[in-house]
Amino acid sequence: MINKYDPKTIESKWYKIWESAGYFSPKGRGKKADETFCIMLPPPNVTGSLHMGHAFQDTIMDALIRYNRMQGKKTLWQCGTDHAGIATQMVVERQLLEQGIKRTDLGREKFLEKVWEWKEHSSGTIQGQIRRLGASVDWETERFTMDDGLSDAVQKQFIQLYEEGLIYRGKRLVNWDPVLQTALSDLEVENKEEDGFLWHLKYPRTDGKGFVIVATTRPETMLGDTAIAVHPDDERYSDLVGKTIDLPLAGRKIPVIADDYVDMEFGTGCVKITPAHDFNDAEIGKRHNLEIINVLTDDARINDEMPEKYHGMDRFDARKQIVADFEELGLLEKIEPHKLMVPRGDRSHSVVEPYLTDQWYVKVETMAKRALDAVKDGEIQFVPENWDKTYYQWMENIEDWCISRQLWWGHRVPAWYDDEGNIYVAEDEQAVREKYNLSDDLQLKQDEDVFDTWFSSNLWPFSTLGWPEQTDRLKEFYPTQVLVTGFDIIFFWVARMIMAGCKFMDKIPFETVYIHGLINDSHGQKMSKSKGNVLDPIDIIDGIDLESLVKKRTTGLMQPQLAPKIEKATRKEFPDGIKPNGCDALRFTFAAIATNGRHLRFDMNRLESYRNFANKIFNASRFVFMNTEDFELNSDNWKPDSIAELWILTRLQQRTEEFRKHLDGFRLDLAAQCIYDFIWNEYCDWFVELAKPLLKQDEKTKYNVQHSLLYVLDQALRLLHPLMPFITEEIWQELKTKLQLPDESIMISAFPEFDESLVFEKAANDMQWLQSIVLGIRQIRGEMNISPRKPLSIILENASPQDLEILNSNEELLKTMAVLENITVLGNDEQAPESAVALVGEMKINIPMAGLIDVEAEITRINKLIETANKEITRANSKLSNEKFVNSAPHAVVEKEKITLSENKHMLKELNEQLLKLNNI
RNA sequence: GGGCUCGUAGCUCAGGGGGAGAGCACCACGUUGACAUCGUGGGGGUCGGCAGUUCGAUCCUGCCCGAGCCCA
Repeated sequence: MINKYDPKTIESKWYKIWESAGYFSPKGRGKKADETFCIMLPPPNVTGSLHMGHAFQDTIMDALIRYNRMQGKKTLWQCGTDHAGIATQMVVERQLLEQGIKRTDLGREKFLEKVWEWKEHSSGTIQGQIRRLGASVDWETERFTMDDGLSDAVQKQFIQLYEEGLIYRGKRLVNWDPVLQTALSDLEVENKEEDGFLWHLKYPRTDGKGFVIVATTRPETMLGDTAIAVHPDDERYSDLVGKTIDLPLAGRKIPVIADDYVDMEFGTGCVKITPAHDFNDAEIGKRHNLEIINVLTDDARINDEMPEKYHGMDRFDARKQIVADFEELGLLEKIEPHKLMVPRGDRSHSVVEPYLTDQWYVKVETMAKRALDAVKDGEIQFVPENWDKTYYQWMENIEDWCISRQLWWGHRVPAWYDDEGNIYVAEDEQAVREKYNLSDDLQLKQDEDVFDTWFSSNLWPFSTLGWPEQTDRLKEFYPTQVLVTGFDIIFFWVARMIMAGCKFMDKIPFETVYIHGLINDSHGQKMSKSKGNVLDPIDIIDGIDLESLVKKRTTGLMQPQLAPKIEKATRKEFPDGIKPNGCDALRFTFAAIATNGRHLRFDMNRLESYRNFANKIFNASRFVFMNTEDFELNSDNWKPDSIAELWILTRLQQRTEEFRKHLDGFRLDLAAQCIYDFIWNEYCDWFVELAKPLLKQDEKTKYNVQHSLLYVLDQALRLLHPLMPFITEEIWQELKTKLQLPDESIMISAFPEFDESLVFEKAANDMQWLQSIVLGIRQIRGEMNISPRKPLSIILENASPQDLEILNSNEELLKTMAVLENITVLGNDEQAPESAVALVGEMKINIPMAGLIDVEAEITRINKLIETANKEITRANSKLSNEKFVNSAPHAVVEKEKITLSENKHMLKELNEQLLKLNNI
């Protein structure tokens, strides 16, 4: 073992060893060999590299996977990547644009070649990162959503749903992204409140009796108005319904209709209806059989059907022009500032237009019902469970899903059209001709569009296992056990996987959905390139100098003007860059911050404390190995009997039980805290310290303690392994030799189980007593500024026979822990000299003051203790004097109060006596 | 408008009907000894506010204030 903790040295070698030994592929061992455990990695997008959120999520999954694998279950972590249609196409288009090349210059085929090249590059980066994170995924079965098999699955899904009448093609309003020029599903549109205006426009009545005034946030759409609507109960306009209006600029007459959708209170109570450009208006249009007039082109310019003046004008220019024209005609009533909800595409951030196009839709109602029941009936459980309400709310109001996208990168819609527009659906053109009995000379053209990415990733839990083939893997691992994901994709992905699983597999895809929070920076800000606060998990592992970090954060910005601000903030937050922390520290930090909260802050201070933890483990292990060089295993000789050993073994059992409970409940934060406390505050602070004197005792004790040191370390490392795989393996390999352990690697060793036979209640209690004495003495040292190294003499007063018994068998331990040179017991008639005093139960520990202790300081200290005791007495007294409390509180609680009271009374008495003595000096 | 989450020490967060916790930060003392990436001790909180339920509320319920998210 190297003699200084260096994560780089440790972490560089183990992953390769594990991988080549085949530990990542599913193999059961022992009594749980027939049980399977499977997690599907949410496939990262091939848009670049993994960010902190991925690293966090991978840590959680790897912890669960390693924990279950160590239990002997046949464990599969299925990995792979997602083609991420729009996102990836955008990345590649942007790169080409930097060379001055447009997608359309290349043509579909050439462009797709470029995207495939990029895909190879990106998935290579991602694979490297996953390895660096120590994630034990099964590489042998890695998949990509556009692999042949997975593409077959998508086709199968489409064809089956089409044949069952659950997919239809329809001309409907969709969310149209005019920059990307594709349809988007509802989920890909973000509605945000923005500042805008409300334009009040005057439309002349055809009968010449004045005007009606309509208020609109999008004046340019007036060219497509096909009605004016008022509320049927609105008396102001009752004479108008059924008459017509002269629509300005367009030169058309449009009817006035009555519809109770109209809000009488809003604006003038008159609403312009534009069925081609507003979802609500489209509904009204349907009800009243209104004409639908589209005013826009695919790129959101005014189309050629409109008055010539506006042809080709961008929608926002047209808005200005139309307002100006109204003003010129004297038809502009007023303009008011107005806050409105603006829909923007989640990728391009351009304003989305409701736009009339032909698209493919999935009728989701029946599938949604089934998926809803799966959660309501408890077949699938959300953790934390509150998330089921979010799921219900969306599922109960679900709308049909628009699955076609006007992109090139993705699964092409397997539909063909003839010249008359008939639709044929099958795997390929040949299959179409056979299936529909078409003659070879009939011209067929395949649909140009591709599917929404989620229309393939919804199949991920079974397509990766071989579906539509009925493979053994599918039978073995479906349904999977846990899905680990963020709350931001419950609708996009989780809900759709449940629908698809129930539909195509007739079984739920996973039993538990563990929803974790999202990783923010230390100020609680979302990490994003444009904010310049992103951290690369690999930089945290390897470290990065300040200049490189600044460069990384400020290059390739969408808004280069932000660079100076980002640079300044980065230099302030990381004046020395980031030092190498290692993967183990990063993973442990992720585990420790994985609380039930929604927003998790990644804090470098926290990281540092866990790197120190790794260092602590390393050094404690060094101590163990340095002191077990002469150790030769003979299990028959191991009969631990010191209270130190019996205590640590007992604590180990309790911690094991606790740790497992936390992991079983997906509380990685509590699990991390639990093992941290055990290793640092119990094993290192107490057991290793107690072992020091014991190792100097007789050979038998020495052997026992050596064995106990090794055994408890072995068990602790196994507990910790799912969170810190590298350092635990490194140290464990040495333990393996010492303890002659049969397993080749800690990652396939048995996970610790609670063992009743290693629980020693009495020793644990005795140990507590010993600890109280040590702490009492340390307290006096600390407050009296007596050096921790200075050996003290103590005199025990009022010691009971039991006290003396424990004392006799542990005198050396006590002397070492409290740094004592002498322990004497006060006889019955003797008087203790002037002393500082600590109380442990009935027993009084006197530290003679001669030359050591400042009387004034001791008086202050005693007074403080008296104050505390008094407070406790008052509190306990008031409770116990309350009859209702004594009668209705549980017996144990009342007893506890009584004990508290008598203990504190005793303490108070002793302290007062002590105070008296001190005052008399 | 509907749904959800949060408010606990200077900071970040656990906890949970009966003694207020951790890490970091802070103060004091300490370095031949596994570890100064450390050890020992200490200070610090009317658990957002008000009311209710209860023998007892930081915890349960209601209302209010403040922060945030999702849906319409």
